[in-house]
Amino acid sequence: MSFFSRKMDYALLVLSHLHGNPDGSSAREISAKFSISRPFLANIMKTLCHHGYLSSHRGVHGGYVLIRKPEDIALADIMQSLDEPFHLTDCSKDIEKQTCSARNFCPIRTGMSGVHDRIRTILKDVTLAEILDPTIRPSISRQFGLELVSHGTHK
Amino acid sequence: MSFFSRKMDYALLVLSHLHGNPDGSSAREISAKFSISRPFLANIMKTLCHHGYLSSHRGVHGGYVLIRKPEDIALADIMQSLDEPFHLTDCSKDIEKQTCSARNFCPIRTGMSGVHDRIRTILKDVTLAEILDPTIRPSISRQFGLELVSHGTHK
DNA sequence: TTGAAATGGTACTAATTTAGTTCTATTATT
DNA sequence: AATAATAGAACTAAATTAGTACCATTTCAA
Ligand code: FES
Ligand code: FES
Repeated sequence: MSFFSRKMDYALLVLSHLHGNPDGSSAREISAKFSISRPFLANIMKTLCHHGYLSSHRGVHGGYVLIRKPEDIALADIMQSLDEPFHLTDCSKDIEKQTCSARNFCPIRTGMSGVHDRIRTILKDVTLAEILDPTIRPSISRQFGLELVSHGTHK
Repeated sequence: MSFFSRKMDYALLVLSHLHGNPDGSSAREISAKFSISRPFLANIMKTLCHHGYLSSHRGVHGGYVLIRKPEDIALADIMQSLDEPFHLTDCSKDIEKQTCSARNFCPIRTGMSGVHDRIRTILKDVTLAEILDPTIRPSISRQFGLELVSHGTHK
């Protein structure tokens, strides 16, 4: 399975398309452009609207408009709105409920938590703005609260 | 769904346990210790053996022994052996096959590829050794081929 | 005022993947 | 000979994801 669900992927296409069309667009248009099932995409757009990414307008010339700034939309946000918050393992859910049978002697608990944080940092840091224009990358220097100096091998 | 499958999670427990038991251990012991279904765990251990992580010994006092160094086992390796290689979206598989209908005008293709690389870098960089002892972290400075200087907020 | 095109909301079904089981064979020890 | 282990393959069940369907409501325009 993929890391991002199709809903997630389609949502990014929707948000990208709407960013390029400030006057808005309908589910019909977007599903046609990207060859995505219309009812499925419509459901996703309902959800995005519900979570405050889009405003909607009904009727013959209705549709959706992007109302949040791309730089304020992190991948982690979309993920949480559409599917569920990111977590590394089943156990990381269990740990909060303290039901994991291994929790008191788990040899990988701390280490995994570090990996979890590193991936989550990326998801919280990368925004729609960066997806649309990867040359921006405001994120990398914030990623660990560290200063970065290029070595030159990094083109 | 979780980022790591249960197979992946259990495999890490197995590898960790075997690292702490250089004389080896059986599926029965490990399944009992962590309260994991024995036949399921046995399948996972067969796979790990098959992929060269473990050596096996049949018979009454048989079992498995870890034969690869923890610092040579990256998360990405285990993932590939047990499930499939990491990929961000369904589309990233399609792109290789060039079947994605949006591939020629996709607004997120380049940006997503960047995110893909950043996550994959973590998975290739974090090893079992780091999972077992998170204070090691040889990885972070290699992560982007960059020099890192702490700001002080990073404890 | 009627019809078409849009969203709103909910429930349902189908497809796929993951998780787990079962069975039989083989090997090694006691 | 009995027992405890791995080897390998096939199978089943549970859960998740992907996608449909239905009906209601709103808006616009002919
Ligand atoms: S597997 Fe649950 S705490 Fe580690
Ligand atoms: S969704 Fe396939 S190339 Fe972007």
